[in-house]
Amino acid sequence: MNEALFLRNPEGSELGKNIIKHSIRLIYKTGFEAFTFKKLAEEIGTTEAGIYRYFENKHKLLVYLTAWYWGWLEFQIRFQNNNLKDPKVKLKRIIKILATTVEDDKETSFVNESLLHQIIITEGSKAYLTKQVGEDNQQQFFKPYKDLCAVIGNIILECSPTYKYPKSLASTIIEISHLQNFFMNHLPSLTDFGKTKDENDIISFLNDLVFTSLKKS
Amino acid sequence: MNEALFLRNPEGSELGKNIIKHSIRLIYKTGFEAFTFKKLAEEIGTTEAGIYRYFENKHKLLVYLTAWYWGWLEFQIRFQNNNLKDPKVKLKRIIKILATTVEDDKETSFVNESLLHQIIITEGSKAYLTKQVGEDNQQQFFKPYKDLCAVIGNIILECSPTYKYPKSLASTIIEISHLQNFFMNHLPSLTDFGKTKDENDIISFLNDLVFTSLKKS
DNA sequence: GATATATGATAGCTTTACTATCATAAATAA
DNA sequence: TTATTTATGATAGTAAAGCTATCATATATC
Repeated sequence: MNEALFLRNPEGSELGKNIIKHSIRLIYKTGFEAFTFKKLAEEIGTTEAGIYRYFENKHKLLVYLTAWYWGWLEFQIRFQNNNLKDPKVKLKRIIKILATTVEDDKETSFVNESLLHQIIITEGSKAYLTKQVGEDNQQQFFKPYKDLCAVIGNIILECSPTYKYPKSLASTIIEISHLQNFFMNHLPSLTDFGKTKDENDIISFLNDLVFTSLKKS
Repeated sequence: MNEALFLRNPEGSELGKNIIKHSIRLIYKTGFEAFTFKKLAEEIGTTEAGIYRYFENKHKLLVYLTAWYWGWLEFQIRFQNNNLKDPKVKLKRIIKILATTVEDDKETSFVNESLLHQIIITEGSKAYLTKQVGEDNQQQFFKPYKDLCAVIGNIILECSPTYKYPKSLASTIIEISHLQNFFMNHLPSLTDFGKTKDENDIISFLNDLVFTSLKKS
């Protein structure tokens, strides 16, 4: 994890892990705009100043959470694609992983991946849709996201070596899987899944979009 | 324009038009997070309380600006597609309009559409990625966006009457045209256009994505 | 036993977000 | 024309958000 994202490593202490754990619950509950370090401190039973010893501000905390998520997801993808040879099967599985509600991973007691996944859907893009995106990017804050994109882009190229837009298609798959999920649940008329509210429909849509594009080229 | 978005109609007075005009400049300059009614008041030469007579808070103002933009864009699309028959040509032109930097429309002196377009790219999704999206949606705040989506969805169906995901593809085209633009300029490794930084590449990518999908079905 | 380190407790400061009141100028209605 | 509504300006004030600083204490480490 990028050291510039925190002042003190939250994984290295009980208080730190509590900050991560409860920030996920609280951001999920209140949304990022209404989330404050004061409320978080009250929930944990510590003080505002205590939180500030770990994170400079709530933006850095959000970037930390998104970076953690993308790192974890890349690991999941590598793990689940471990023994697969066919790049098309791999890509299909990636789409499924991206578009499916995550189950809580008991390995990491202080992170509820299921809630974190929901946060990424609603708040994830706010980590980079800012005026400081340039500086944040220079400090490599978005490296886990870029790495995941590169992994997916390379599998796209394996599927179709002549396809001209592997990176853009990779970032599109990631973003659209989340956006269609958000629309399906909150602005259903922007999707074709408003009636069913079924994640499998999003998977079908993405598979159709991706594999017709790759078949052609 | 939805009356519930404002307390007093900004189009009906000089001060109101100044609020729109300068809020676009200021949000463009500082980003939405750092934008405050106090700074806006100073820029206009009025008082904070003066702004609050028009807009309840900055979230409502952002939603107003996005609604204005989508309404304006739908008009542009209808106008530019006016005499066209072939739905494929129409869809192609829509993609071009969505992905191309807007020129300032001299008809509307108090709105700089070019700056507004940039704001929509960076801040547009923050209008709906909130906890209050349900209530805002009930009040029809996102109707212009949905209407535009429906227009595009119908043209998609004209192109390919059996295609199963016209609405999702429509919202995907809109969102991806903006997102790829943002990535191209700020996180270029997430795209295949980092070197050229050319909007025409985004248009090519979207055309490829859309028309291979529609050709197949 | 001395010392470094993490946390808790408290205080305080600036800015943001908003509300209220009163005076005045301009538009409109009687 | 005068009366009155209406929009704006000027000023004040409050609660919460977003920090920073200081000191005491408990705990680990040397």
